[in-house]
Amino acid sequence: MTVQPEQMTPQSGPAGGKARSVYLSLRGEISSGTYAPGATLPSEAKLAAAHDVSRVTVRRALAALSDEGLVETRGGAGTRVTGGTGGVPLSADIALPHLFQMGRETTARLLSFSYVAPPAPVAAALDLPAGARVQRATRIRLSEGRPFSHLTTYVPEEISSHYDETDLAQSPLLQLLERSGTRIEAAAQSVTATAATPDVAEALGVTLGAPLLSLTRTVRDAGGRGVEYLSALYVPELFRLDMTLSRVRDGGEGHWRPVIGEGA
Amino acid sequence: MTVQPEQMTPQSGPAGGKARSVYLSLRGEISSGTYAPGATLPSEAKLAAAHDVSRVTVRRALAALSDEGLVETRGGAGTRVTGGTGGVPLSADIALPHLFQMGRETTARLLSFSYVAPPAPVAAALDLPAGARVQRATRIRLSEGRPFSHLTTYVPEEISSHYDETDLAQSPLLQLLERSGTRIEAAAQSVTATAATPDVAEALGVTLGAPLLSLTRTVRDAGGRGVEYLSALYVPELFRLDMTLSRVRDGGEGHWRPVIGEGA
DNA sequence: AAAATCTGTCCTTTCCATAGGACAGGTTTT
DNA sequence: AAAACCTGTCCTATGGAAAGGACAGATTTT
Repeated sequence: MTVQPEQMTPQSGPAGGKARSVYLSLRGEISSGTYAPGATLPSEAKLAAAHDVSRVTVRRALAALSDEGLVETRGGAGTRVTGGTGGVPLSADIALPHLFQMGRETTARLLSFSYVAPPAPVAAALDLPAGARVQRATRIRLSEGRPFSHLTTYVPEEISSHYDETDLAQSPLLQLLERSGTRIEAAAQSVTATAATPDVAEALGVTLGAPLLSLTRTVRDAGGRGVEYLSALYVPELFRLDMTLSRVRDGGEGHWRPVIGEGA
Repeated sequence: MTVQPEQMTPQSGPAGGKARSVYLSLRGEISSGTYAPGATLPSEAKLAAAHDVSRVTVRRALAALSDEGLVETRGGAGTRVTGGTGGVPLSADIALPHLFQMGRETTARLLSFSYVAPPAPVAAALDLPAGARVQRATRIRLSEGRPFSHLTTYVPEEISSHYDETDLAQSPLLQLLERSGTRIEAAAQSVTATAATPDVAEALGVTLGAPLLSLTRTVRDAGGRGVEYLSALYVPELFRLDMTLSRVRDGGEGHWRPVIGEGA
């Protein structure tokens, strides 16, 4: 018999209601270090009293945590926090957002590929005239077999004609664009968080409404024309965006300057 | 009678179950531009059929969207997407993450202030010896009266002795540290997403489990010693992290270089 | 004016989350 | 060995979420 590495489901948890409340509360206290690895949680009865819920509800929350491997509960004795928080997430430096050659394998899978009328935000970001069409491709990136990122790219039709579906499944989009003569110059990124919609949740293997790191990027060429609009969603348990800053003293409040080299 | 600006509750929505599914699905299609502002949504019957739920459930989802001001439903006619998505979020450039002088007022409120034993992650990040104590302060930042950020800072006890509780309520922490002689040099940031725990959800006026942008920063002085550990949570509807990048061609895959000046 | 379509409302029924309690059996402490 | 404590399991009862259907009234289209 072969021992399989535990396939952990990130961000499962109860759907809603009090069980979710207790679950989130405990998960927060574990990851913030209030309950250190190895420590024993309060008994189910005490947790029930503390959160003002029934023991059934506490057990649901604990079961969810146990499923994710965050805690280990031994019958008779208490419930203990396991050591590993579940593997170190991929960490992308801000300067190299799409190179993951940190010893870890990432593969891509093309989910959909079509030419459509651009949604309003995309048309606005790329300065597209009314009636223009774009190529839309949705891809999933996997690390160690687990999907950690959901990418949707929009490229104006004229530019996208230099490559096809099979190219896209293999090479990064920017590489394809540069190979076909587009001189990529600048990009504007915006980072936020969003809740997983049903389609994304299914594709990423995540609970409905689970928090995701959201990154939208508009890429422009030397002429200032928009060549790519990217909407990326990352599973936070598996992906971080890192950056190193150095302080600039300028008399007043001071500000930060990003450091270019390797992040960590 | 005075017209009040609509105070919008971000990320309310049904707690769990199918109503939440429909709610998230529609909200995604609205913000992604599939349903443009002014357009009429499919009828409740059609939405029920499309999502394979009952009309009651669809109505729950629509009611939530209507509460947030995303849609407007006129009896007899359909439900239309309203124009304003609800105000432009604060946008912080990565180089100036804590200056929000973009014409908008932000105020702070001190929630808690105490000296505690550092949680394991904090002790590790700041290289604290066992038994060391830190000052922990939790603050809320508000923009236009709405809380948009939840900050918890940890500062080693020796360093924190140069200022007190009232200083903290007024000035940014880094300024206080610099004023007292600490030479701040570098910082490492990590950005992800998290779900709102009960305490944070209440402080920010957000639903339990709502997605939040999470930023953790470790600040070091010239000697490489950790002087501050910051854990910041932002409401995504009210806050974005922006950055401008310029492309560097280096023969191979190419990478990005952050631009220092103003972001947008 | 008539027909089609849509929202607003009310109804009953089913299913699941939760509360609250009881008891067996394992584990730790005394 | 005994006592205290804990988890595992089973029970009943209740409330809310959801399904599914029906009808009134408003709006739009024909």
